[in-house]
Amino acid sequence: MIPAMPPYEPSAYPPFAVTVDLVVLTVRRHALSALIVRRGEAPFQGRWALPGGFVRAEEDLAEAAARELAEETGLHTHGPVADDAPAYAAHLEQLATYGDPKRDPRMRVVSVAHLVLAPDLPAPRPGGDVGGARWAPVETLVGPAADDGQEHPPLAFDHRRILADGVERARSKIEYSSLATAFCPQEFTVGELRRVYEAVWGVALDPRNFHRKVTGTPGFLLPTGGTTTRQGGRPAQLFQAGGATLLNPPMLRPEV
Amino acid sequence: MIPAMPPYEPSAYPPFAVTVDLVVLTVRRHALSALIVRRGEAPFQGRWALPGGFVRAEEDLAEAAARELAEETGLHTHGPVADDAPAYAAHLEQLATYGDPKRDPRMRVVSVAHLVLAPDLPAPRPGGDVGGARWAPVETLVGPAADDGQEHPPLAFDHRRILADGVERARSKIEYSSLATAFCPQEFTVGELRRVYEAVWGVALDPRNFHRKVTGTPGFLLPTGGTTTRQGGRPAQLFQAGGATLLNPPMLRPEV
DNA sequence: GCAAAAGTGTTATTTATACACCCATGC
DNA sequence: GCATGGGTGTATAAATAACACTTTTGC
Repeated sequence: MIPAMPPYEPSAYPPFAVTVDLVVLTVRRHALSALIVRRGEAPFQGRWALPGGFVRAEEDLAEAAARELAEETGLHTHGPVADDAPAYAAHLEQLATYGDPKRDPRMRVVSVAHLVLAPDLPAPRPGGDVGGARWAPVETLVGPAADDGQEHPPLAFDHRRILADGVERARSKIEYSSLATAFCPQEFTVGELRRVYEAVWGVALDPRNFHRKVTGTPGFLLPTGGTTTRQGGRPAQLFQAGGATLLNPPMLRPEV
Repeated sequence: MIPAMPPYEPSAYPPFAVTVDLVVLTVRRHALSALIVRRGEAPFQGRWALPGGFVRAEEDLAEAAARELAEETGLHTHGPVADDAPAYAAHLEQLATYGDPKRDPRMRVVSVAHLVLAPDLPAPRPGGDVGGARWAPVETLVGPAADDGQEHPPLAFDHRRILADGVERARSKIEYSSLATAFCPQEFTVGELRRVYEAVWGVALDPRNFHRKVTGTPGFLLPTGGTTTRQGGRPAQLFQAGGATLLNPPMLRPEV
């Protein structure tokens, strides 16, 4: 990019650093879990945080998010970004931007948070400069139990708030979209999909009505022809995500 | 803010400028309309654009958005920001962030777009350095008719895309929240609220079923006791927005 | 009286809910 | 056989959609 025009008056634009932070969610052992990494450097050295990093000079925001995701987990994405989806592909979307002047003690940093929904993975593959990575059930990080500090000390920066916003987005978005399938392997059963909803919402759903609902929504599920007994019991049909992204009518989340 | 810690390694964080852009929507003469301003300086000098400006050094993002809104329109906000609501108060929320490396020809600018929903105002009050401001029906800016350039030349930067995202957000959000009342004056009738839905969605709604629905949703509307005949016909009860923000069950947008 | 907008009643249709019940496998 | 999860049927309740009809104003 050649600046053909004179640059802006410098006093008009205080310099910011821009980062991307990632809320990476999956369902593990019936619990909605988030990926956290241990910080290797100040500030908040040694504390758990969301994965993320600085946006590079010539990089789009979604690009930066996908790069950080790949660097820190080995995950690739479909969704708004690329479509060279390999074995494990995850959904990525922008979540929100956090810019409190004091959110980073060192300098003015604006963080563009992204939400990633991923299937249950073999194991987190920490890479680069992070000192460790793990999946933690979100209740231990944002719920009331997160305050007693039993499982984890509070997340660095404003990451608890960002995580809470990401969890809320995921919980509401699976109501009216087919995004819950992003938590499933490529082929899955109706029961497995139901257990995703139950884990994300923290409720119990009627298996019979759920089955009718999802199989009756056009474009939601595509039968692959195969069956499996990996959950025990009678063999279940295997499905993959159909093309539809919006569910109409939506899945109804039971009242509290 | 005193940097007690040594600053980050400069090579790690390329400097960005951060701006806020505003999608300010209202309903005027049965049409969903957006506020646009004429740019007084390069780049895109003389072209129409969304109102906005640089975020200051010690300013939060929502704060910057509220400031720009007040500067360029005289509007104040309730919602996530302050609550010193004067005569005309508008709803403000963050929309999304746009950071394509080439979106501004001069330098790397990340824009945090905000969505503002305002009641029909007396007149736009352009202030500061803008060369003019007006309300334009959104179809003339983002619809298929926007391409023939009859009404307006294309908006500056990526503002057409930002506006389209804001319109889409408003259209879907009035389905499941009470936000449509932000388009109404403080006191309004059921018919006026229905015409807001009709304008935003571009559909016709059954006045009888609409009336039952909104008056039957607890917390949506609060009767003020007064009546008005300003729309003609039989006097209509006046309401103000009730406390509820989420509508359950939602308003149903008729299929295309 | 007449037009216009507000508001109520009624009915058919669709959708959600809560179950009873049968099916096909592993052990 | 029996436990386990998969899947179908059905009755009831609730929400939606369509529209006839009455009410209260301005002119």
